[in-house]
Amino acid sequence: MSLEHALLGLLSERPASGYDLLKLFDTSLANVWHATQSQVYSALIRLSDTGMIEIVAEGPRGRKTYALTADGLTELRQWLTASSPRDEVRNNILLRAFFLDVVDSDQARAYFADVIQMSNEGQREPEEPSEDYEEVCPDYRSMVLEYDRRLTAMRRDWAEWAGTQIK
Amino acid sequence: MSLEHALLGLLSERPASGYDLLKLFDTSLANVWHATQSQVYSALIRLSDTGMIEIVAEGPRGRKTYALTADGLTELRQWLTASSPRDEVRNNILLRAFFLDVVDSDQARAYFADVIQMSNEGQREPEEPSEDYEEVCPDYRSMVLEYDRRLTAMRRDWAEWAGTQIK
DNA sequence: GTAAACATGTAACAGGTTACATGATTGT
DNA sequence: ACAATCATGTAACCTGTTACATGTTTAC
Repeated sequence: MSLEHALLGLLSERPASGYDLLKLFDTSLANVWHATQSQVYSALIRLSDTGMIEIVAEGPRGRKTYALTADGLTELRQWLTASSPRDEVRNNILLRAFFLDVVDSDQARAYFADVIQMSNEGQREPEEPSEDYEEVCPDYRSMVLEYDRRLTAMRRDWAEWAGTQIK
Repeated sequence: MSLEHALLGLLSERPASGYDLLKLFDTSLANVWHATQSQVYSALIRLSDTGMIEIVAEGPRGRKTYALTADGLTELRQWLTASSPRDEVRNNILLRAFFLDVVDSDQARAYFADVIQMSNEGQREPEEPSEDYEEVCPDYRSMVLEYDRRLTAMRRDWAEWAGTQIK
């Protein structure tokens, strides 16, 4: 249940509403984990029902601010340490590349060009840590950004190499 | 519907049964796309119902050999060329790394050690192309293997670097 | 006043996982 | 005879997507 753990993780930093959390998925976690609006709101209700989080404030327009509970923090720590992560392989880009021999060389080359373009565009500006963000000594957020930079570069180089291999 | 397209792709190479296809997901596509037994068999029925594939032979133990139809090949080509692939971000490894500040430094270091170990283990032997495999000029299969090698190396280097950043 | 942003909720459907269920064939 | 492998099918459940539905507040 990674989506729920992602929510617990985000709330471990500070309390937030569903709306806030949704924005965090599109910014901080944009290259890490995806979630839809529908998913976030229903997960918050579930997490609230099981006591992992609680409503700590209500604001205008029905806004509900949630905070992590002690149980929620325990669960988050458990998830982070309990088992080794496994790489869930479902790579759309590679899947297509795998079957490129059913199209002609020009179309295959065009495909790798698309991958290169995607890699060049996809590079987001590293966000400055916000003022109210308390700097923790080992900066795991920037380690994730660094992974992203390396992945993007790797993918671009690979697609360039692959493009030249055709014919 | 990438799962169904993966099946069309595999069948474009040669006819196969559900059982055969399942093994291909665990070998050729092990680092590309994951599928369960349950999924494969029901997808084959759907694809057969919509005329993308057809039963070309029946063997012992109820074995059914499926082959791609002309419509199926058209659909496969369509999928490969129609739209740019988008990177679907759901990276379990990164998600955990992102929240490592809720555990202590030793546990965080252990996490990166796990990632390194996983990367070292995960490296599968590149399979020799089988005898009856007709060599196509640009070898897209080996391009996918190359991507994998680069990804594994990148991830190992990143985890090593990240581990040293702690404290 | 009105558009943009804020803010939530739910229903229908598609895709994926786990577990159960069954049986035939091959090799030793 | 027995185990391993071959071979398929289905039901319950969980996760994720798309679309609909509603209303408030802020800024211009």
